[in-house]
Amino acid sequence: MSKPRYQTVADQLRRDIEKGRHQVGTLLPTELQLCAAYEISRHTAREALRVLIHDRMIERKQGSGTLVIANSRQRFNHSISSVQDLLQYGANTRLTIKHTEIVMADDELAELLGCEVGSECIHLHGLRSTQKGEAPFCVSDIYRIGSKDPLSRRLMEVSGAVYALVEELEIGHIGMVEQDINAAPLPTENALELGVPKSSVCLRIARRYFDPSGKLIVAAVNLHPGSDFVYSMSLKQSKS
Amino acid sequence: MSKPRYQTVADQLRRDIEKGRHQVGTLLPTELQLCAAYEISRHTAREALRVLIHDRMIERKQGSGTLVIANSRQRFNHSISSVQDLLQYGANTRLTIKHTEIVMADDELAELLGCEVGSECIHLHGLRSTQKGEAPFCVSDIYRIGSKDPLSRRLMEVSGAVYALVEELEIGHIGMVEQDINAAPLPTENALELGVPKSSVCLRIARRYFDPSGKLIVAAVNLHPGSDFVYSMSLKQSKS
DNA sequence: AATGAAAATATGTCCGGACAAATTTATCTG
DNA sequence: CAGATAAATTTGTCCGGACATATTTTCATT
Repeated sequence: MSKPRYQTVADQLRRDIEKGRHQVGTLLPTELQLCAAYEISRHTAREALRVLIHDRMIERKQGSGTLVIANSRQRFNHSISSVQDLLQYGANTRLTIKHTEIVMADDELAELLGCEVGSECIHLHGLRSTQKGEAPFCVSDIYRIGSKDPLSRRLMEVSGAVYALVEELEIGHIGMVEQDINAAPLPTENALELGVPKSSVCLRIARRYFDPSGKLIVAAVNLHPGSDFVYSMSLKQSKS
Repeated sequence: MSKPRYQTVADQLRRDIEKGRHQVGTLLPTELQLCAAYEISRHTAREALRVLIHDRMIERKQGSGTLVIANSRQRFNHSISSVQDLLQYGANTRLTIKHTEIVMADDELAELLGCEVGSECIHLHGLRSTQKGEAPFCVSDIYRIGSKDPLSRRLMEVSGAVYALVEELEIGHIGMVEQDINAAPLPTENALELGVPKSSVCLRIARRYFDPSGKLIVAAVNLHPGSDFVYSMSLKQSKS
């Protein structure tokens, strides 16, 4: 029922890193200091640190110490997997919401959101760029069932915001991400928005974000003109 | 200098699994049995098993035991990451080589292989299906610099083979996989091969396989008709 | 001040033991 | 035989200690 002690310590350390009490690039307290601080054995301290290693928040080096290499925000981008990392457009892309509306789900949207056709949904339409002010490389549409619940209201409010939605929403409690990738013709209106030829093909990435209980939070569809953007990912196998 | 003992035990267990002495789907010896067999403490046995967990070769469950979930061959498909896993068409797709030829690298191919334009390369062209005999869902082109070295000769020989190239080549020593994903129009001849409409867009995945020293082994380009095939991946975040 | 050896520090490996928690197996009961 | 209960099994958590190995710091020497 109750959490293991090493997990409690790991959670606390994670919070400390998130809150900036341990900055990226600095060293965490040593094992023995953790033992004293939390009144645990060295083995338990090591287990706790192992959790953070697995989350790619720290790196350890014999004789040197325990280095903080990421905080939670970066973790959202990096720790699912190195592929997901890159599929999420790198850590530093910007989403500019162009308009927000309430829509009734058609067939396609109903399938994406897993709801009834005709359900009331909110729809955010935006453009994504690598940096604030730079030319957008991707059209991004975000959908959510319902318009009256608190999260939907907050989503409607960020209309026009120039920073990543993820940042605004602080959705650190995501449990699962489902992702479909396929190719599609780029709709004319989106081609005009992005300034690419009308008949371009595009890479379509549809993502569904679920909370830990399995309930869908939002769905997002991103369209990338195929010839102009390439997803590149490098994976290194663990050497035996 | 010398390997830690848990590493030695992990290596031995890995070999046992690879050689089939411990089949996938069966249980590994219990911790206490490993302690007795290798004359190690339980802690060391657990460390050894942790290595194999990290390699995704085993899964452990309290009260139940240690299940073998993959051998080395499957590891090539599964252990890079769960996304890569799915991007590699699952574990059980079949590649049928339709023809083999020696070509001179044009601009595009030279970039893909990182070689000079005009270099002599081998080119295998094939179709990929989920099972032997089933309708193909993807066009697959494999390239390699040079035609006279042993690996190229072997590659030429598998022409017409109906099993996965990876299986034939036993390339278990891959160090890195680079992967580009974009969208492209599907060439007419490929559309005819796959029996899809001529003007279909397609998902293009170009992969480069390197050996541990960083030398490129082969490059592969796969084209998927966009409307007919969807890459779907589910990722579960580690719960905090 | 620069060098090099020694000491201190920090993580890595390995052992022993004990109890907890989850699962499976055996046993008892109706 | 079916179902509940108890026992055995197996992994998980946690403690204590010891020494090894890599790195950093200190300090004496030149």
